[in-house]
Amino acid sequence: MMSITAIKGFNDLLPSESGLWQFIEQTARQVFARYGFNEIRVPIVEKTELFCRSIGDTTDIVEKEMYTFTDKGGSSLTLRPEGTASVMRALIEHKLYALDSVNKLYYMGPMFRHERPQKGRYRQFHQIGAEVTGASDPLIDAQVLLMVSRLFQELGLAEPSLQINSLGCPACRPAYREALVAFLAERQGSLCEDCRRRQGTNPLRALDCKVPGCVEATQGAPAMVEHLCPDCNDHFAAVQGYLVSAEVPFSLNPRMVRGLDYYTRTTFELVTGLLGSQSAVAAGGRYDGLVEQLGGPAVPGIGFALGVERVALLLGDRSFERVPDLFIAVMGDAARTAGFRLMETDCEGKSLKSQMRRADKLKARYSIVLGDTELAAGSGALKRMEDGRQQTVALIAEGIAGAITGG
RNA sequence: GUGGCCAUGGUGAAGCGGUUAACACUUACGACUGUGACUCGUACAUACGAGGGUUCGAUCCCCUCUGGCCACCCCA
Repeated sequence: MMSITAIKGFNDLLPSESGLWQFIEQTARQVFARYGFNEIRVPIVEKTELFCRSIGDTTDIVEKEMYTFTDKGGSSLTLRPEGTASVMRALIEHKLYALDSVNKLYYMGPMFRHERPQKGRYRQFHQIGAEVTGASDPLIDAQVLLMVSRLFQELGLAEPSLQINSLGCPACRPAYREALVAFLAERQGSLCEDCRRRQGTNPLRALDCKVPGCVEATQGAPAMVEHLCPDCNDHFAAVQGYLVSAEVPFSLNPRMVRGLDYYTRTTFELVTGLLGSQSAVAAGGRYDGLVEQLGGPAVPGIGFALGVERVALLLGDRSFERVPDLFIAVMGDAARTAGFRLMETDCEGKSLKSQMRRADKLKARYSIVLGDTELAAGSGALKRMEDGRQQTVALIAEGIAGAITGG
C-alpha cells in the first residue's frame, strides 16, 4: 500500500534543522524588540477579498497563486499568501491605530503560494515580517531599513545587499506611468508577450523582465526616480541621507518593481547572488494608501518580510544542536525510579554500557552513574566526558552544578 | 503553466540482462551482568518508486504513471 506523503511544496522541518530556525526566529525577536516592535499573531486563513483588495487583482499572486476554497458556509476563503494584509486588517478591526498613533508590529509564520516548488521556493513557506503604521517621516523608513540590515548582521550574514528605489505616490506615479507606456509603445515589437499584455494593467513590470529583448528595449526607459513629485523626491532624498549617516550600505536600483500593488515611495529588497534566481531574501516598502484602501483611516505604513527558508539556506550547515550538560546513567530499580523524575534517563533497562554510549552520542559534557551504592553513599563519581576524569560529588543539585560550572 | 535531470536499504551509493544486490556510514546489541570515544563481533533490502511490456530470465532494455530535484516565470 502506498504510504501517505506530504503535499508537494509542503515540507517538514526536522529536528536537524529546527535549531537553526529557532536561532533565526530568536534573533529576529531580539532585534525587533530593541526597536519597539511587538508581536501580533493573525489567522492563516482570511476572506479572499482581503487579498484581492490589498495585493492587487492583476498581480501574479492573486491571479494564479492563491490557495482559495469555498468553506461550508459558502464564503470564499484563502490561505494567506503574505502577512501585511492580515496585519492591516487586524489593525483596522481592533482600532489599534487609536490606541497609539504609531504601531510597530511583527509576525512570523507560514504563507502559501501555489507555485512550482524549487530551491528556496515552496508552496508553504515562512516569513518573518515587521510593519510600522502611523509614521510617514523618512526617518522611520531609514530605521526600518537599518533594522533589517542589523538583523542580517546579527544573523551573521554579510551577503544580502540592500537595494532601494522609490515608486512615487498617487500624485506622481500616473504621469510617470504614462511616460513609460509611451516609451514602451514605441518599442512594442521587441517586447515579449507578457510585457505587451501587461502594458494596460501593470506596465512597470517590463522594467524587471528578464527576457533579453525586453532588457534591451527598456535600456533607456524613463525611471520613476526621475519623475518623482517634489514631496516624494524630498522624502526619498532624506531616506538616503539618513542611511548614509547611519552607515547602512545600500545601492539604488531604479528598475526595482515590487510584485504587490500597494507599495508607494520607498521600496527595497535584500538580494543575494547565492540562491540562484531566488535572489530576494527580504523585501518590503512603504504602503501609505493601504489602510485606507482596506476601509481604515488614512494611516501611512511601511514594512518588510524575510523568507525564512532562504535565510536558512544562506546560513547553511551551521550547527545549532544543544548538548546536555549532564547525563545520568541509572543502575537498578531504586535509581531508575529516582532518575526518571529528574531528567532524561533510561527507562528501558538498558545496560550501563549502552547508557554511556548514549551519553557520548548526545555529546553530554558530564555523566554520572546513579546506582545502589551511590544512593546509599549519597555521593557519586562525576565524569567529565571530554577527558574521562572523574571526581566524587555529593548527590545534591548544588554539588553537581558546582562541579560542572566550576570546571 | 513550460522545460531538463533523476528514482536501489535509515543514509551515501556499487551493480547496467543470470550476483548470496558489493562497499561505507548510521542504528541496535555484545566483547567482565558498574562506565563512552578506538578496535572487534553480530544483526539490519524475498528487495531495486508503481503498473505494464520485451526476454528462457530483468534492478539493469521499452512504455505509462507517480514522486523528487533543478531551471524558466514570479516572488520572500
